[in-house]
Amino acid sequence: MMVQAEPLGGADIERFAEVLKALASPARLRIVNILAGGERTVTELCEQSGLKQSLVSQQLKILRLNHIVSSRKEVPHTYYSLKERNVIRMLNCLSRCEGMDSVPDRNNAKEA
Amino acid sequence: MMVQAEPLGGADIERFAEVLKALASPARLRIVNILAGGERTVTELCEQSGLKQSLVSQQLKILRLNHIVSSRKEVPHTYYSLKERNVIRMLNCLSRCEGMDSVPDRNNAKEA
DNA sequence: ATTTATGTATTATTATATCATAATATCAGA
DNA sequence: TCTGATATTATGATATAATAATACATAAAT
Repeated sequence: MMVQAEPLGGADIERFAEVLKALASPARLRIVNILAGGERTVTELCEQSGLKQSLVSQQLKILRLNHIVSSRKEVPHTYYSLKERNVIRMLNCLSRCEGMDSVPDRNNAKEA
Repeated sequence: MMVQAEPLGGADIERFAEVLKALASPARLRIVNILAGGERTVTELCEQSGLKQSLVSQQLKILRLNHIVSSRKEVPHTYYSLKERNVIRMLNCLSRCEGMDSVPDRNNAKEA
């Protein structure tokens, strides 16, 4: 894959930051990770993530507003699924980065 | 590229979220975007980004702690550069996603 | 040798946003 | 009406963002 000079050159950086922010939470990443395995109901997401129902719904809303997931209502359930496979690819890409292993030390600014 | 089922299956989700969060800010994205064009001094980053020096330094620290950029001191400047090209690839990947165009409407939860 | 200027980093501060929990609302079906 | 599934709202604790002010280090000028 070609690495561009300024990947966000013309893009709307604010929008970009919003999408990244929508993914940048352990709770939402957990949900996305589960949804990568296929469609799930809210209840299933709660069970498999260990997160509370209320929190899951809130996070799903954020993911929905950012077009990361889509929902389909089939009473009595709402099924959620990933809307954008590129998100998965992006996460795969990031997971291949170095430095993904060590946690930043908030008290040590000296490292390169 | 193969799309995995659970891309973050074994990964440290907390760490993942931290890296994403480190990127998920307009200021830091701007900086990363400029650095994608090559090494820059703090002053250059200030000029090219339009951000204040103090803010740039703060954001660079965050990027540094998350191993996204590295620095090299050559008096009287500190040169910063991207440490991890995969980050660029990741952003390219995300930029190809649909839904990157429309801004989420915080008052409308109804959309799919 | 002291001062001055330059480049960068740090700290303090305030406004705003986010996180997680709890409580409550909605809504369709039994 | 009662229940199950999901969504919304309220709330308090914590985190983040941006600005301003200041500190620090080195080099040049005096």
